[in-house]
Amino acid sequence: MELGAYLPYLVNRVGQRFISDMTPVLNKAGVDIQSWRVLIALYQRGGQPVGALSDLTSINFSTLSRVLDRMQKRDLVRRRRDAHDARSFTIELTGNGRSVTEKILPYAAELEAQATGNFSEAELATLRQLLGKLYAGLDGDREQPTDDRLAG
Amino acid sequence: MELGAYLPYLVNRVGQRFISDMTPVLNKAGVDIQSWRVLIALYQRGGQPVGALSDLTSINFSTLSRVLDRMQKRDLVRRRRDAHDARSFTIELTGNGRSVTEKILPYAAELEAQATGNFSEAELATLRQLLGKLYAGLDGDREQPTDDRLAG
DNA sequence: GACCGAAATTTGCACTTGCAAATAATAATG
DNA sequence: CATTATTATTTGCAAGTGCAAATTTCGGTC
Repeated sequence: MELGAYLPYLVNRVGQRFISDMTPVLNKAGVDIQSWRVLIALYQRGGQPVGALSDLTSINFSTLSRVLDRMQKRDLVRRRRDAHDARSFTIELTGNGRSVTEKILPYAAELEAQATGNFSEAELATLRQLLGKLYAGLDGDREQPTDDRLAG
Repeated sequence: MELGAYLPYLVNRVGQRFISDMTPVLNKAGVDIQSWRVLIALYQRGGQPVGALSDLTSINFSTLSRVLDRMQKRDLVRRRRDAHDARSFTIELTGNGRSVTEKILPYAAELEAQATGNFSEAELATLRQLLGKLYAGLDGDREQPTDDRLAG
């Protein structure tokens, strides 16, 4: 197996680069990377319960709970009790959260445009499609067989 | 901008899924995800100074310094002073590090195979190529190796 | 051959993270 | 209705993380 052909390696590398390129912009807006993920998700998909938001953002749900604490303190989101199930909260953007998101979005779009400047439209579409297909192939709920060969 | 078309979103999602699918295997071997990245990098590319290893693994260099502490304690790697530059260390796998890597590798390969089970060989090659191209398009000023050997 | 800036790595510190247990509300069963 | 299982979210805790400053060594200059 070659390192440069190993998908988790290729994916992690690009993901980290996205983060480090985005960080200065986010810092200026007083937002961290996790909060940014929550902001876009809510901006695009509207209010969500914490669990759904955890799936959407790929942030561990207990981590997310604390990310939401920070965001609430900075007046980016609000927790609203679900009318029909008092265990559940709907997380929604505040006006300030929406406005901060809209300030950052152009930079995010520009970064993506820059990164894909040498891509044709067809290549870009292919990349998106294949990343979607890859995600679908990685079904997280699958039961793993018990195997003790690694213990020790 | 649609969430499902936003590359950092698509990439992060897949990356997190790789991590959570790999975690049980790594736990059984007593290795965390960062150590695993270091293990594969060293296994494939041989001994490296910390800085180069940081570039290879996309792990922040001060974080990496402490990842190496853990790995050294678990007898996975060794720090060897560079003979010609006493500021620098060469990080290399121990025998145990190599053997642990070789135990994990088949599972990593199987996970990748599983995830890409519905991919044709051509699609797989395309995905790898496009991820490489994407990485190249992202701003790498800080990470670009300053190579003075050619400067004369 | 002492001085100065740059490079490789580590460390201080405050904050973030994930697991597992705890809490709180709902649903299902007898 | 109690009782028990189930779901949604939070929290205790121990460990991991990144920034910026510190440390050690190198290379060049005077």
